[in-house]
Amino acid sequence: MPLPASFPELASLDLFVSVVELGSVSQAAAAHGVSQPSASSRIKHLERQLGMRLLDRGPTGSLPTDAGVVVAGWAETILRAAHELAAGLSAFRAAQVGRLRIVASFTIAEYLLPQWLDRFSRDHPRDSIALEVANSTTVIDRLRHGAADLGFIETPAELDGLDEAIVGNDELVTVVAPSHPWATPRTVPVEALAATPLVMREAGSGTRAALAAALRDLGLGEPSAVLELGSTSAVRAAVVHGNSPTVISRLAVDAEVVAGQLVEVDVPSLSVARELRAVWPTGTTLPSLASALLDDIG
Amino acid sequence: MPLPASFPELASLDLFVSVVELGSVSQAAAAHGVSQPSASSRIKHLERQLGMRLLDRGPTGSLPTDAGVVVAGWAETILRAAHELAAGLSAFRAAQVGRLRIVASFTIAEYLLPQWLDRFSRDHPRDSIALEVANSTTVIDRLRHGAADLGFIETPAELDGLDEAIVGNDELVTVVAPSHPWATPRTVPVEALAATPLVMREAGSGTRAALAAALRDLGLGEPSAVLELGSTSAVRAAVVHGNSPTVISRLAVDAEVVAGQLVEVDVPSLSVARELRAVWPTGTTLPSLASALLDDIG
DNA sequence: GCAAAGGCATAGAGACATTCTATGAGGTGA
DNA sequence: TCACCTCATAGAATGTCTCTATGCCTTTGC
Repeated sequence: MPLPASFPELASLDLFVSVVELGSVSQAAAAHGVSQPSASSRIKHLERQLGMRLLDRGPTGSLPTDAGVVVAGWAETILRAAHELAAGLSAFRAAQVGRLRIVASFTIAEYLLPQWLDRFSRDHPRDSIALEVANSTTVIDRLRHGAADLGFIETPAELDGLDEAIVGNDELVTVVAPSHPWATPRTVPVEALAATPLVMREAGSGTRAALAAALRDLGLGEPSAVLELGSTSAVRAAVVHGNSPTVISRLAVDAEVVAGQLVEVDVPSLSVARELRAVWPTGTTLPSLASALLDDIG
Repeated sequence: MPLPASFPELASLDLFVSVVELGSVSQAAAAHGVSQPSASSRIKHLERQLGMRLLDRGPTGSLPTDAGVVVAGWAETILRAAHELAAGLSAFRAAQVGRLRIVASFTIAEYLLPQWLDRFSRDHPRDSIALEVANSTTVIDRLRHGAADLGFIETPAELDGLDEAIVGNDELVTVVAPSHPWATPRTVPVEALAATPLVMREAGSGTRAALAAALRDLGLGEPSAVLELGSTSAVRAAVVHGNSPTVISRLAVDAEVVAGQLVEVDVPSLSVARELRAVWPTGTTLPSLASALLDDIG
């Protein structure tokens, strides 16, 4: 579902929030490196777009109206997410010059690293981080070959020659759309789950392998797929708008569950928990930046 | 802290996410109502801005690269927040034609209503909602005079003639910047808190009144202000970048605390909890849309 | 009182970006 | 092999956004 065509630009919201924080259009303009008239006109444009006055302008500065305060609050949520993307990107881009080379699995890179890096980059503004995203096998491979300093994985694997530290937890949960029959009892026997075709990632994904292993341990067969999709987003969207369950990382659907777009279904006796761990080569002293990052996370 | 100057536009991220979801640039272009070359050029521009290839283009469509999958995940977080703003705005704007008139206090309108409304508008796409933001007294006043159908407040008040339902909880918490002396023990006696000048909202705000009442109950004096600011955002920013504590709604600082920008400090024997409640006029049947919204929330 | 300083709005010109239509090239499937 | 779908390119027109220069207003300090 695309955003409305007249949705305000990120830059305008950013500018407006700065006006609210700094108390004047001029100062906000300076903070953003644009001229005062330009800022003034952009704020006016924003007010026209939203159809409401956001600022009370006076000779001593500008204060937000009631509506302005509320809109600024909403805008800050967007900007917070934007800063996380920027933090992740700068790590991505620093691939060549990074002083701390991180390699992380998809789930961690998508849902946890941006927050960690955003925070870390505030504490260490001069240090660049390089980020590579890969599957667990590749993560371990990179560390063993000295191509990365610090790795993050979510699967327990053979870790010869690597030290590790647990930095969080994740588990697979079963979710359905609110209209799905399972949504009302909010519980379903594992046999029924195993017998129901699911929306899934393609074969080979870690999530799918973990589910298959758990079902096998219970003496049940392979899960079958009603739909195989190549990205977590796609799976999520298919479950929200469709009529099939999926089994997916809790991290990936937390926001949707809180917002009520998805319902988590309890499946007694099916438990697929994974510890999220940082790993690094044994023997080498962990670079000081890496220690600092781990301290930050913990 | 403004966003980097070259940060991608919201519209481009939106378009890119659509490409990932729909599997082709052409289809995404159609979904956004622009021509295919325009979409193609915007995606290319996005790739140049980010300095990485996001899509593998082929004659059968386009699939995201590894980097593309990760960036799409980050972008979705931003877009989710943007949709919430859009939902709040459309309620704001519908002031004249709304079929369900809501009046809510600041905190609830800022931090909870957008999620509720975003979800509600998906379930009831044809129904418009009007939203007014006001303090608790005004909320009650509007309901008594029939100027609104449903209200949300966070203070227990005299509610003669109004029915109510509890829809959530909030409490005041004490927070400081990570560099503040209180951040390390993470606890401070209430006497020390009462004796320390705080960053505060202006006199008259509900938060400030609740804190003053709690301290009075403990036989302590009025809290003093090192800085008085007119919006929650401003208070938050002052605490993050300054050296003074504040006592503030947990809802308002949850994201900062999780991200490590702020540290929550335990203050034994100081507890200021508030129930968030929906209120509506007694006797009148609650409009069906209002019931539906309350069901959604619960 | 009066000047100085800071704040915001307006006007006009110029640079820049973005859009569209039309077209071409490449691969897939019937 | 033909029809269809994919995406990329070219060129022109449109529009938007920026900047500098200026004016008016209020508050502050002498």
